[in-house]
Amino acid sequence: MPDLSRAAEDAAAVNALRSGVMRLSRRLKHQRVDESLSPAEMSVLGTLARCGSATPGELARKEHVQPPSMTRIVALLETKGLVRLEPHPEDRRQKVVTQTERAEVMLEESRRKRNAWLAELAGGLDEDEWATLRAAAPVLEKLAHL
Amino acid sequence: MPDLSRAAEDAAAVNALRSGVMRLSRRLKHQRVDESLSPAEMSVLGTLARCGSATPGELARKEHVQPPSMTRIVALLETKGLVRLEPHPEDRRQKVVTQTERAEVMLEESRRKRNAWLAELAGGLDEDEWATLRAAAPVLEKLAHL
DNA sequence: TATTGTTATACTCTATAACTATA
DNA sequence: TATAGTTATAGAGTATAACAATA
Repeated sequence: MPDLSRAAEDAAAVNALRSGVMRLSRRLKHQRVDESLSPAEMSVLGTLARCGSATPGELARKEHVQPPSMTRIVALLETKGLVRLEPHPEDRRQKVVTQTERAEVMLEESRRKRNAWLAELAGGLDEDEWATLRAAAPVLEKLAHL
Repeated sequence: MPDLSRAAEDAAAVNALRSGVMRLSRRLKHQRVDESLSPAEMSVLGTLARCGSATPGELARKEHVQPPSMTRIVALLETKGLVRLEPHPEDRRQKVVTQTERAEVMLEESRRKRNAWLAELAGGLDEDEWATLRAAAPVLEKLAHL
């Protein structure tokens, strides 16, 4: 638990954090490496790559979107042949969403492009700044999940 | 300039960064402390608090949005009495956007609420993680501006 | 009766294109 | 002719509410 007696410092930090996250997310939306996939779709594929497979409800909770939104996202991914929907073995209300092999190939390809884009953007950072950001990336993910 | 021979590490970091930024931005949109202000409006007020005043065009460039979007954002802020629009002293095509006193009061109030929200969320982080995030906040902002 | 997922609908935010006024 | 800002319009993404099927 952070020491919140340093309220002023924390307030400045959270200000910068919020502002930076919002602005960066806006740029990420537009400078995305794969034109055919929205950030939300990309994020779901990333989650599936980590988890293996999940139900739409689980995905909605993990991605912090409402179930109807996840229905739409999963449907789009299925149309593009990137996920497969199968009946749940124990509960016939639920479905199981699984990543296809095509998604794995696409993610690998996308990873290469992303590095190129990152290299260009990170060219404006010095080594220390980049190290700071690399250390913060997993914490940011954790924070987003809390 | 980062050493990009560590491509695999960098790829993992940017993955986590992108994913974390997108998810966190989605949560920030909904868990915002002031219900009457969108994240974009909030961000513009933050910029104005730092810069003093600016023209709509300058704000659009700084926030990485197109001019028509900034027109709308500024109009909403004016409706809420948070900014004032004045004619530019030298160029009659331009306008000058200035923060009102009401905005300053609101920002101060908002800062308190934000701390409360942050304290709750940050409760799930340990001291090191929080320190990492605090160090990364300004770098994130810089990255968003590059 | 509660829960999972879907359908129907509306809202918010942003962008592009076309326009006005000024430089 | 170029630039600052606005208006009109369209598109993407998400949410809420109502509904169907299953537990």
